Amino acid sequence: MLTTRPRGTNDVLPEEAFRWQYVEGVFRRLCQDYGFAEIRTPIFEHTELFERGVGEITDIVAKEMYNFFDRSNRKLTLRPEGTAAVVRAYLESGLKSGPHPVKLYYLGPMFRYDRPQAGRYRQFHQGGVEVFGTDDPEADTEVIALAVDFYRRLGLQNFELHLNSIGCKVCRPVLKENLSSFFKIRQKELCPNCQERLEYNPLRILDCKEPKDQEIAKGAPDSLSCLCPSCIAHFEAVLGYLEVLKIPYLIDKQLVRGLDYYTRTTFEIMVADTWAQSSVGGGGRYDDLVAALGGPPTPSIGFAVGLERVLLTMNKQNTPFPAPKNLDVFIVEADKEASRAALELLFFVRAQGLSADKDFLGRSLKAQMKYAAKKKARFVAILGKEEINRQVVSLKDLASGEQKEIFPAEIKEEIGKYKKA
RNA sequence: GUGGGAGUAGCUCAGUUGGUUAGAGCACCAGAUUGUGGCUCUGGGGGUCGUGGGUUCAAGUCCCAUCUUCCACCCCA
Repeated sequence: MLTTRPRGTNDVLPEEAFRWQYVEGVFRRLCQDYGFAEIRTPIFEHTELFERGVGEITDIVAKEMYNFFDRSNRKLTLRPEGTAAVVRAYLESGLKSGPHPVKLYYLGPMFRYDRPQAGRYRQFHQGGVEVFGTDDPEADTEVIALAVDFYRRLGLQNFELHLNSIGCKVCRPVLKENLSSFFKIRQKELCPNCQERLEYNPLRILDCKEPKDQEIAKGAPDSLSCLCPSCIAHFEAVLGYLEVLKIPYLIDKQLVRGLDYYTRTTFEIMVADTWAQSSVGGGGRYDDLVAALGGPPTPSIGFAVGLERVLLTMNKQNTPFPAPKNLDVFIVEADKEASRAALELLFFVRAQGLSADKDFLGRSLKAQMKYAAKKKARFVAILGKEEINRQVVSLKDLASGEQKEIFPAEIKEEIGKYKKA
């Protein structure tokens, strides 16, 4: 093989592409229904944006970014996530001066240099939403409800909404301080990874999967107990609204999330019984990120869904997809004399809004019929000397096998009967 | 970055203790007398056995390296 695709990337072949279109369509429709407008940002950005936005000590920045220099020696990075770029665009454009809150959604490829495995690829796709300019708990609920609605609309089974609050810049330092003093006592018992985590982000020890560390962490001060009064009020308000909307949730004190910019509400949607990557989407509030990137203080919240993981889960759960739209009619030329008329007929029916195709290999009538059936055409319109002499076409319904002669002008009406049914 | 499984036709795989021109099913193409698909039958095309080295008279088969893939860890979508 002369070329193969780069590691961790995938070709989406026609059969699968149909499923992608469906899932993307559901996501777009959902966002529109919730009052979000699409934003499209570049696929690469200045490296610094992610270093400062996502956080230098995160794994994403430390070891997973696709960095490169362009011909003018600019340091650039293929985007590893969506939020930083959307914040950048929001600040760079007039959006920041427009009516608030600003509600945006995006859909597209992201890149992380990771070892590929089930549900994890170097080029993967996310759909996401961001709400800028409000710290109202209703905005949190809005974003969480949108996330849950997405999985519901797709018909996903057994997903759980995990919720936590990790505090704001007032109470998070308190939590971090409490956690590090708690873990320092038993520092030597922690796994090597967590001993490092203790240095830069003790929060992460909470979701370590080492059984020993989990045992130790059981008695740790949890994030909720350290929240300041306003963060408690915020969190309780979010929970209250979720109850109003009858959205079931699980409070998950272990839920920390890997990106540095999160504050207060964090949430993740998990699907049980799939594979190691049970998270199909997640998000949270990031009240300090806009300011950290040079903008005015702008409380904000967002969410992102991993489309590969959703598709994988749907396939695993045998979630029904709508039937692909097949070809309405396939034009068959019964003999060479009919070729000009067949070509005219092909474009005539297309102009009437029907999907239509014909053979381009000069094959026998029989082979054309076979090809039409394989292409899953619903009807076949046969045109030969006999039809041309009488100014008609033979229209055959491939599902029932019935065939009748009609005038070309009647094709649309004839096929329309079936389309309605 | 770490660990384990796997790479033979487009797909799923077989290939005996190394031994002639590497097979099957499905898929693809064509035919089964006059202008008609799905079923059946017949025939055909298609493989540098992932790639590169090595051992041997001889390698799909043994050894090494490398790439890719699958699964897990770290982490995340």
